Amino acid sequence: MPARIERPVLSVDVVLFRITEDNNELAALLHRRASRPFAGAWALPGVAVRIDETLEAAAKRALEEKGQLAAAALHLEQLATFDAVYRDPRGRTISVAHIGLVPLSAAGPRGDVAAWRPLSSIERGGLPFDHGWILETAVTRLRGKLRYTNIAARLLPETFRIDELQAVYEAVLGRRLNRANFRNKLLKIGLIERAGVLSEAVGKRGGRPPHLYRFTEEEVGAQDRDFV
Amino acid sequence: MPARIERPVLSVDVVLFRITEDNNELAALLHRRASRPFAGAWALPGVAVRIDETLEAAAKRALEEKGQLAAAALHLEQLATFDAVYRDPRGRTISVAHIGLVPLSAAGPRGDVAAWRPLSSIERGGLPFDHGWILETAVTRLRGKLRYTNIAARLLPETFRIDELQAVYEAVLGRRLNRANFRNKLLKIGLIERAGVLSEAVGKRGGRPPHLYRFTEEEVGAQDRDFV
DNA sequence: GCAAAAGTGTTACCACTACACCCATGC
DNA sequence: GCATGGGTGTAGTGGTAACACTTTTGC
Repeated sequence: MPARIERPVLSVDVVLFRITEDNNELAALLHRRASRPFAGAWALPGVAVRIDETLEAAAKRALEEKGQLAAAALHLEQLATFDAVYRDPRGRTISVAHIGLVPLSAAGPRGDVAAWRPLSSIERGGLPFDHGWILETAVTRLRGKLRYTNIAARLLPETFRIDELQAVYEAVLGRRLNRANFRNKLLKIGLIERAGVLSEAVGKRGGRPPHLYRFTEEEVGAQDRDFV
Repeated sequence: MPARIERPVLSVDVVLFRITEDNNELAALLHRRASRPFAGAWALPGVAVRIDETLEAAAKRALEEKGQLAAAALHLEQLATFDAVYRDPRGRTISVAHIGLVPLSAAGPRGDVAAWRPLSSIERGGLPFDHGWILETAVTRLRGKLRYTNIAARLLPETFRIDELQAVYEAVLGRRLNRANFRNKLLKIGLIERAGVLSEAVGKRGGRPPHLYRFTEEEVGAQDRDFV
């Protein structure tokens, strides 16, 4: 056995995204820190990785323990690993940041130690550690992947109206899209397809009843070209 | 002080790429492992991260200690973090893989414990640990970034002939490109510019002497659109 | 002049944009 | 009918791909 050498601690942090129901903005899950350092501050959920768990398992544990929500089924992917030497005042900690996505329909966090916060309301500089930078990196990545993958599927229920889908794209990209071209392109390249049925008399807002659509591919990332 | 808990060890592995001079293929640096496990096998250079060094510093150390070459100035970027629980038989080790690029002109590895190996000659399944998978991921990432960044600059000297640049693109992408359209597009979008002087009587191969070109942007990643 | 390689121009095609128009429903 | 929102078609524009052509050198 070699002598034990002091090594960095490895942790995971998760940026969990959702679309706000009302104003169609992007929101992230923050939790209120219970202990030092930065006790009381709102931060990204994170935990130290155990010796026998994968990063994805650790990320889901962070969401359950710190984010107070059931994380079993949600979409998680690696973002990047943050390694600044002094990013954690407790000692050397390297963090593998993850992006998570939950559909509108999913249940929110229990209690009040965790909450959805619209991105516009989050002061990046006010987040502890390097979490402001992690959040910024996550938004940039999500925005990029929206343009060439079907990742938006993970922010919506199984079937959806096409205007909901467009709202997701507009919320993430932060700009308006042309309604006609949006639907034409996504249908032509086969990213989405009709789910067959017309939406029944639920949530009528007047006007012609919309079709329902679904994403054609099950897996995220099979695509290769620009959608928007 | 809390009780010490058994945690994963954190390491870095580096996929260092170069273009082969002769046949214009992509090559990676492998080193011959000196100790168990997999003693004698060719593997990616990697080291365990020290408590006071960044990942990039660890990656450069890996290239110097295992790859036997001076790594101070080269281009390094993070690829992804590999976390399979049994990827290392010695015990739980999570590895942050990096991609490195060196220009054609750079010095090769010293000695014979490290060598450039053309990708076509590397049997992915023959690499130890999950290095075959890491290598595959690295090639895919490099191929992707070539299409929307100026990362090719890191595989070439400061100034270069345009046919050299096209050879780099073809080597990485693994397909032939149209000569006329290649030059027209890269010049029109301003990715490269003339370096002013004609190449003097060096390496004449007959025909009209070529201009020299350079990349316009210094930083990698400032670009946003498809080049090829 | 001829060969060879660099560099330029031309044309057809396709994708994207903007916008007008049609369709189906509630009232 | 009229308002409302879903759904479709079209013309203009600009980028891409294929390829022919011109330019500049060595011999």
